[in-house]
Amino acid sequence: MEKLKLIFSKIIYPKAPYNFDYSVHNPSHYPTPLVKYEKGKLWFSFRFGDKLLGIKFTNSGSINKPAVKIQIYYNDELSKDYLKELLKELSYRFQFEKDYSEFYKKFEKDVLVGKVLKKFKGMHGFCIEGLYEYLMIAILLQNANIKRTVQMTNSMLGNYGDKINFDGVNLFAIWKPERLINVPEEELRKLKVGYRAKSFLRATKDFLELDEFAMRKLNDSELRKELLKIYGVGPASVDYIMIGVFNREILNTIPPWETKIYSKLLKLNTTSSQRIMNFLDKNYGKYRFNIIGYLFADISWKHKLKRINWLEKLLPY
DNA sequence: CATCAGGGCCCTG
DNA sequence: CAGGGCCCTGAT
Repeated sequence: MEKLKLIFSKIIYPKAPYNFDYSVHNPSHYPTPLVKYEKGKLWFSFRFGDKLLGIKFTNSGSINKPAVKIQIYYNDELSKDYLKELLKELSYRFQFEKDYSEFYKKFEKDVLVGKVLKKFKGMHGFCIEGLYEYLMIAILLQNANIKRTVQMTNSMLGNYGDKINFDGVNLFAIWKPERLINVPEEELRKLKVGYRAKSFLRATKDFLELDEFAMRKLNDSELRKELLKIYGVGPASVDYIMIGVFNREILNTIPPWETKIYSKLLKLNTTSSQRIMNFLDKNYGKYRFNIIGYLFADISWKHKLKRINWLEKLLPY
């Protein structure tokens, strides 16, 4: 295990309103040892430009006067240029600069969602993972329930992940693609990941041919096309990757189990994906993606703090 | 105890 | 485009 020391510290000021906790933690994500969250604090492993860092965020402001202390841990010095690029990348992944004011102004008084928007005002989208990490996670999620996903994740990390220690916390990082590419498929299969063994290897191989940063410049349909070329990425994963890794605000279909949630929250008496979509389109237009995001955040946080009975059957943990 | 649906993707027909 | 196969969990 690598013990990292504090190398750099800086306070940054996200675009207000910014709610720290809602913008760095999503209770609907399955638990992994890649990240640790406590109210007002976030620790995570971060591979950037071939260096594996430990990063800690501390909330140092308020929703209307936001400030985040960023501390970087590493085992060596970091150049000015590297740190500059790193901060830029963190700003991208955590949407520090994103302005949601128009959205709030428009729907704050909405009968159905106004209350939720007020409660979650200042929630920015975020995705800690880069394309490679997210690809691996997408494969871990496919055809599996949470329990199985967690078990597969831990055995993969235990065997190929990198362990770091900083600020008193132990975390893993997803293995480097170059590390996994040479592992025989049979060895992976012993970890009870099933046919995913092949997907990990082929997706890794495909990834090594890609330029994630160039892909950010593609439009939605070009990007989708490129992502679908990656072995193991299909219509379900591609949406999550586009939303997470590439910050695209898309909402094409609603998975069957989620339709049950939204029909309830939006007081609709239908669970038809198409009808819910039409309703969202008509009432919220281009903001329908954000509306769903806020509604989903609301029930996820409620569920985290106090189990919701009717949700228990839908959310597996 | 044994079946078998379900979940997301690839591949074949 | 439809449908079988992959792999395991959990419901029947």
